[in-house]
Amino acid sequence: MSKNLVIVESPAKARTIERFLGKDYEVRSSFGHVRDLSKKQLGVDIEHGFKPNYEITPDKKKVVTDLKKSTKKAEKVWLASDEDREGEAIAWHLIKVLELNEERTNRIVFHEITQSAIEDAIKQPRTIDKNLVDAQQARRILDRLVGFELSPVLWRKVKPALSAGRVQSVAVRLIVEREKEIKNFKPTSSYKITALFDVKTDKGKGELAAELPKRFKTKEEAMAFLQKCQKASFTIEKIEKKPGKKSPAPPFTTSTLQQEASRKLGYPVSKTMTVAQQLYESGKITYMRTDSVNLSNMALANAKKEIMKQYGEQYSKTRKYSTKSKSAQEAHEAIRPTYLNHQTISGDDSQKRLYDLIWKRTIASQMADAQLERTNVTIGISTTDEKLSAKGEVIKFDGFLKVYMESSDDDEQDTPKGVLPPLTKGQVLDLKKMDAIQRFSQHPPRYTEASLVKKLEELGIGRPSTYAPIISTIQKRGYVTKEDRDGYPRKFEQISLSKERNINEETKTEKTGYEKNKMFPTDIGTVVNDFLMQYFQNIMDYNFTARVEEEFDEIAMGKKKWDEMIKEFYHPFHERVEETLEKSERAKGERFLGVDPKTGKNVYVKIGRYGPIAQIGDTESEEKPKFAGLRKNQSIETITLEEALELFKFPRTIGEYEDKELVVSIGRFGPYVRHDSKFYSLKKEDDPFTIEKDRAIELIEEKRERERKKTIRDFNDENGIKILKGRYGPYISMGRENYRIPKGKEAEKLTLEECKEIIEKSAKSGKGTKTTTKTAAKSNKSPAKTASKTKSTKSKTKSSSGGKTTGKSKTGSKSTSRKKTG
DNA sequence: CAGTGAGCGAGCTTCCGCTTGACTT
Repeated sequence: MSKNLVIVESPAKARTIERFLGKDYEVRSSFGHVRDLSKKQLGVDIEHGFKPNYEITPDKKKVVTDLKKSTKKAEKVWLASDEDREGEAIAWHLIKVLELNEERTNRIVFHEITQSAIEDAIKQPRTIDKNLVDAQQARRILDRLVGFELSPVLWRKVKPALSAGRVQSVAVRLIVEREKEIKNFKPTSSYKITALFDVKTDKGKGELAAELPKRFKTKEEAMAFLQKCQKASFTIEKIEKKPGKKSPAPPFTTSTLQQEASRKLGYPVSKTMTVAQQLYESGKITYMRTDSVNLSNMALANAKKEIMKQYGEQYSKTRKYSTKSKSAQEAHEAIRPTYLNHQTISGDDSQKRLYDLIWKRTIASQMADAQLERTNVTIGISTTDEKLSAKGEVIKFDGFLKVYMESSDDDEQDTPKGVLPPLTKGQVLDLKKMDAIQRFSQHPPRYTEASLVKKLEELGIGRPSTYAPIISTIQKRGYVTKEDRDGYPRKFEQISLSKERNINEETKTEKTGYEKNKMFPTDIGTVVNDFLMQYFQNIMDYNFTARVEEEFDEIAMGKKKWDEMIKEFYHPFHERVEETLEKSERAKGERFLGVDPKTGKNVYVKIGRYGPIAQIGDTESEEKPKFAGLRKNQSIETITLEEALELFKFPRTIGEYEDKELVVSIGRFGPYVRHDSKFYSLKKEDDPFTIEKDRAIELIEEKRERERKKTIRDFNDENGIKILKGRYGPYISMGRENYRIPKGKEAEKLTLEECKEIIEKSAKSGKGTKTTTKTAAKSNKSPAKTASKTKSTKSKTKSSSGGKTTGKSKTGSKSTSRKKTG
């Protein structure tokens, strides 16, 4: 039995630390926070000083019971969560939940996961920093108030089940505003002059590329310049050589790892984090959720050793990086390999590639600068004062570039500067070709997942542990989508001056506007953003988080009381919520497209209850208007009248098969064929406007074949009980519900009776694998359920559900118990 | 997974940050 119980946040960390501490110490983990504001209600008692109502998080119940058992056995409990706001709060919640006695409880923090650092920490126990805890409570409560008061406003004023929050709403704003900038962007064009010269060298022939630093606004000016050059001679006037250097980037943080993995490996943010988690859990890298660029002394020493061994002393340069952001807590190290002498690892391909990236970045950060020599050549033109310029770059010493070079987000790189041929001052050059090419200015780039994370980090919004979830939330809510866009052709002018000094004009075509994995706002995203911008500008302010962070810091320093800070924020905010509910119009993002030539009725597009729709006719008129949902790639902002009218051509009957009609239409999940009240999705290559009977039958038969392959046994039972083959092995299906087969039973040998029994049992226990689809909500016009009016509403819901929950399980209800996981 | 969209109006939805498995069909 251990005398001491140490509690940390992560089980992987617990394993490591246990090795250092020896048998007198048992190390367990809390798996992050164990307690949070009540999930169902507001969880904050506004009338009584914003008193928080904490509950043990459902999936932490077992953790808490286990920890409690361990504390009973231990003489001393050491709370070793991270040394930041959240970590301090975790420790405090643990004291409360585990009912720890202060006298035998110590709060400690590790600055490094090494034997000596841990022993040092044990020697310096302290008590809980309640001010820091209060700063966390203020953060938590503010976020809850904002999220749970703002979201219901959207349910009533835009669409049900939407959400808003301090972080996500600003993330969406960035994307919506960028899209608006792009939409309003008017590209301007100018003419860029490039020249290519033949140069004789010892080895034979070389080339020199040069360009005119200045650009011409018009074709006429460009033409005039080329005409001047027709009879010109070109002479080297100046050769300047300057030394230069490049320095390595600091080691990875969560956000820079996400960016580089996106640029270099093409990983979405979520994949980077999943793979990093795997590497962390198998002990190959340090903790992957960090904003610190700090490396431990041990890591610095090991990096040096590795660099000396592999590349030699001149490549080594020990560098201490410090985190710029003022909220830097240095609770963790940067993300680095645990063992820097392991250049490669075992694992799957993704793990190997991500590890390789981390290893290179870490090692490079401890390597010498690259030494360069930059050459600038000025070329005079005999017929004008304008000068051409050629640039070259030679690496004199590669330094860290031997291992790693950070990528950049810019699509368009400057023309690569290479080695120049040997040149001398006064040398006359032989023109091979000169071009004046029309170039267009670029709109600001759309965000990728990773560049959005970068921007959020710059604004101080979100934390390393939340970057990936933010990206997924705003996509799940339908505010933004990650998409590819095909480019479109664009014409440009080119004037060329040939070796023979003839001028030739051409109009050429290039592809532009191509996008890969970029973030686009949806119609819902735009409408919600505009609504929030109109009524809740303070929350949407890019500096809102920074401002409240300052106040949290004051609370942490004991200069301010947390409840006072919340009070000052809440009352004006709440008033605004009330006012908005009362006075604002429903935000539909409606756009009038024109008049339907067939019926003479007005055609609109707007946000309906289930998303963007087109509408023919007015709601006020006696005759009911007709509605049709927009296609996935269409948007309210860009759809034309003609495209909208096309949508009303469905449903289309295209023939009969097995005496049943074949009907083509477009539903929530895209175009489909309906036959015998079954649905068959159209493939990407099928066009719902033109698809014919034969192809539809093909699709039906394909699906039937798939179904047959999936079926292990079909009892032809009246309830439709079948045994099917799934991704996770065989299972029983009845109607729309699925049931797992208990262990030890063989799927092929199950009888109908046995299946019914399994279904029966599963229904009784209430959990298991039963899944049901909820029928869509019928309307959004629920009575006001926002915090203000809630007193009555809330107490009602409380009592009604309270009666049912006395038995402590919500299983009794046969209703739709849809399990919500991850 | 599935065909809606106004209107009766019950009872749903929602936040951010800290952590992993259990679960999926």
